[in-house]
Amino acid sequence: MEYEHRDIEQRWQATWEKEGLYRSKVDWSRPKHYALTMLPYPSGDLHMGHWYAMTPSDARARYMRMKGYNVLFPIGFDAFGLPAENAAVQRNIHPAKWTHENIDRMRAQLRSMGAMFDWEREAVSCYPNYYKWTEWFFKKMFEHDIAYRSEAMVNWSPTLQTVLANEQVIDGKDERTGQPVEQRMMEQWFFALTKYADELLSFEDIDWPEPIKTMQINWIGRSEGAEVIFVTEVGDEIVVFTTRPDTLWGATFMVLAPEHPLVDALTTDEQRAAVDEYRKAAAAQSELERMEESREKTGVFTGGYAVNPVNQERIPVWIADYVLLSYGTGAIMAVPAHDERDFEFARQFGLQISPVIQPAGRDELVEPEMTESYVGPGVMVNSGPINGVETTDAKGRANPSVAAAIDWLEEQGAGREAINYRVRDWLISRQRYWGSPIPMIHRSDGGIEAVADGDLPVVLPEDVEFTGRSPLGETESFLETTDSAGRPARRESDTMDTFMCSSWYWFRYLSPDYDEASFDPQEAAYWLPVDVYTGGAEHAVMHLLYARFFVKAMRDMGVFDDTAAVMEQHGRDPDGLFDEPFLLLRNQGQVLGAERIGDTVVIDGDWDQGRLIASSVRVDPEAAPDAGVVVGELWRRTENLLQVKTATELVGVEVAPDAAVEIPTIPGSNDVTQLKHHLEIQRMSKSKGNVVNPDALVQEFGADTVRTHLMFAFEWQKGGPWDERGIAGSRRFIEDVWKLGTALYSTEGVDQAASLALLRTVHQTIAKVDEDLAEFKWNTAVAALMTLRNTMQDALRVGNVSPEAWREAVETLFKLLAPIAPHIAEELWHRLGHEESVHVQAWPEADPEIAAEDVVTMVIQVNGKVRDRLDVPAAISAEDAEAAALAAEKVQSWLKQGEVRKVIARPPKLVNIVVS
RNA sequence: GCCCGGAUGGCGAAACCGGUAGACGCGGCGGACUUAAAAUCCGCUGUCCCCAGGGACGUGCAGGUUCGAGUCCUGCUCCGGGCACCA
Repeated sequence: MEYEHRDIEQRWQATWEKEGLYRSKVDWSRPKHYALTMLPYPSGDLHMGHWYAMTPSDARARYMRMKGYNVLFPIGFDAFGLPAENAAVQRNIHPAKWTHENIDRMRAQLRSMGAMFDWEREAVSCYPNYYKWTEWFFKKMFEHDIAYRSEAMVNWSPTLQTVLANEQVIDGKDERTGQPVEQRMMEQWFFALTKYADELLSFEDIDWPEPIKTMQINWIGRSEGAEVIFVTEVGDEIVVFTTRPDTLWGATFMVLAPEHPLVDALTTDEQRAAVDEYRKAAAAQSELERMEESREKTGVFTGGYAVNPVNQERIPVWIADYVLLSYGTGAIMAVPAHDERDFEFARQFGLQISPVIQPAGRDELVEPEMTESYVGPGVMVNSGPINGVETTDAKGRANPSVAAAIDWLEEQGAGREAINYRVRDWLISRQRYWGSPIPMIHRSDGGIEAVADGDLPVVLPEDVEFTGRSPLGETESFLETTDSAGRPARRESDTMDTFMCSSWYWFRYLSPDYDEASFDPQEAAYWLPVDVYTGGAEHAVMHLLYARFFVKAMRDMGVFDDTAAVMEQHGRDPDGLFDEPFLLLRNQGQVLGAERIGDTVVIDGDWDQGRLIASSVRVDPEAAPDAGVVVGELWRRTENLLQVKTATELVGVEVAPDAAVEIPTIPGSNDVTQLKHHLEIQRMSKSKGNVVNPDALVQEFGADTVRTHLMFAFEWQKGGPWDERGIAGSRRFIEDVWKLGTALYSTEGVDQAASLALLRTVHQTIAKVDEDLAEFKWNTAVAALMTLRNTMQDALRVGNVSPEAWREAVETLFKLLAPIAPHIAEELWHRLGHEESVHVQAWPEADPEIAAEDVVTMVIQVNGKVRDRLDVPAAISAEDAEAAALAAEKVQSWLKQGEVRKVIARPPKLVNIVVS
């Protein structure tokens, strides 16, 4: 009987749908499990990344279901965003139409996965019944002073014609298009994310990957120190944040950001021209240009002075672009003796350097001899009240000198302990069309008010023109409105960052049609919080940070109060359940395209029968075309064979054993194997156009095979380049399962031992697969199933196990395979005569007694080296093991080499005999 | 510069608490079947030495702890990622 994946998969998908197998309902009598996979953006087609992310999530959800949990595994679409608007501009398709068409196509593709999505809970963020609540959340935030409007320096993307959040700008470029952004002063809507900075730093009750936690911690960037007030000679106060208040006595000048508001007042007439010029130059530079510049310090003296509050010294105030307005207070006290940047600046402009730390175990610092700042530990000197206090490498109050300085400053009223964060409030306005409108009204008297609840949602007007700029600001019929008092007013024309929509979508899944609130407390009380969340790590400081912030804000705004009440009715303690959205997070890696171009290599050597025998291989990206016998791109390497693509042909090169290999980026002696790394580095670069289309693979091999292969071929958290040859092995496995499931099993003389041996493997496999699926180790789970396949094939060939044992093996195989390859498991399960779905069966339990080996291979080592192996009973005693080892034939000659000093017996696996 | 993660065959990868390194698969080689090829089946496949029995070496590098180290400790190298004139 042939395995026809197309027929089987389509048939079962239709049946499951018809029977509502994956509908999930609240059932307080059963334990719940909310499994969530990151919702896709409807970009047009499902790609390999979606499959790689979602099919293991689905397998995990199915596994949990078979383990007895009532599982919710929903899906939806993050449907607002720029690509839809770009399509409108480029191809004259309305964003709504483009989006809906893509969603339709992707729904079909998602169904082809055979995932247990509960489609009745689907939520789509661009539907009015969804974004009504996105707007409602904004309004709620506004009422609670979490949303506010403010003028600030923001990132403006000329390419996208909108502002962007800090999280969406990487190295001065927009993270999606890679185009540079500019800094502009603009009035925009913000969410007060920084209010939650400290709480966001704690990951105490959640199980998240270390790298994600670190990224969020880095991004939030908490620094402990003090705020110190300096007074200028014209009487203004300059507030400075410093992590080293202990070095205040060494502060010999101040530096303000060029844009700092006090610069004007400070600047003297003599310096005004120079200051204005510097400020103009700084303003003209983009963030990107500032970063690309060499780190040579530039700056201008304002002519003004301030007083150092600790010693009343008069110190000059400069401006320089190494001080950023966006960090801290935009002003610093400069301590050149103990800060690298300040030191450089002082040397550049001949400013005073006053050491205040006596380095531990070193000579006294003498200013003219210093060639660099001293940042190590020591003892405070020339520092008045804190003289003699020890200073260490510790941060904040943990450093005795810092603690002493803070105490003294607070006593004197010259400063106070302070904490500064790198993270900024979340800028959520976007000057774009295809997003959720901001439900605010600008009154004619200059005030701002929210749209009344009854008028939500503010619906996006459909009949607008797309030119590349947001049409909302030019659509009078949209803008014209009245305020709550009935006076003429204007609507806010900006829309919200689409990350806003995805910051609460898993709540909407609970009740996508619910009309009275953003979610139904009856559903939420049962399902919340999300137990397992899976998706890409690229969202570390965007979606995953925003989502945490959002839930904490929702909690504080009382959004969960009704839910908590329902929980209590059912005897569930709501305490702490609304602090974090996702209890456990796992990230998959990325599947990369296979094709890539390697670096240029220069090869010298001699030709031998059409092949070049290389005497030297050198990696040199800038080599001239005639630099060697062969010069070209490194294309492939297998052992010492290279393929090099020159301008005209693909040349085979054999690298001689004594050939010189030179790879500039890898110092020391190189060899051929290191060229491998070189190829991989190239491969990892984000090159376009190497997309593997999952639809074609599903057509050819079937969803079950694609699912299995994606789970088997990579370490899931790591990912890697796609190798199309490997999938054959997974297909073979699926076909072998088919053959095992459809084979006519006949016995020729049942062998009790063979039956027990088969069942032993079966139960070992249960234990292994169970453990691996629990821990997201798909590849070893599949490997264990393949091992079971091998054992069963042998048993089938010999035909000597009992029909009962065979039946148990086959049924167990199908159940264990069901989460991974749901269609074939279901088909074969039914062919065994079962009426009920395999997916509602109880997960098999491993019987440790059946799984236990009775005979074990015991390793016998002499001085730690394996010298013999013996088959021994698993229950062997230490004495017997030792005796057997000493008597083992192959160890005798080794024992003669000295006296037996010691025998370490670890029965039944190992005995080590120490001889000397 | 600071902070995370990593490095194991030709390739993707396994390895519980320190106890047989390389499970499982891909690829390769040899064989069977076939007119032939594909598919399928069987065997071999870390490197080196050896007629064989067997031996030596081997988890990025250098040390250390231990009867025993891929695993623990110290110091490095390289790769990937995050943050970065961050005060």
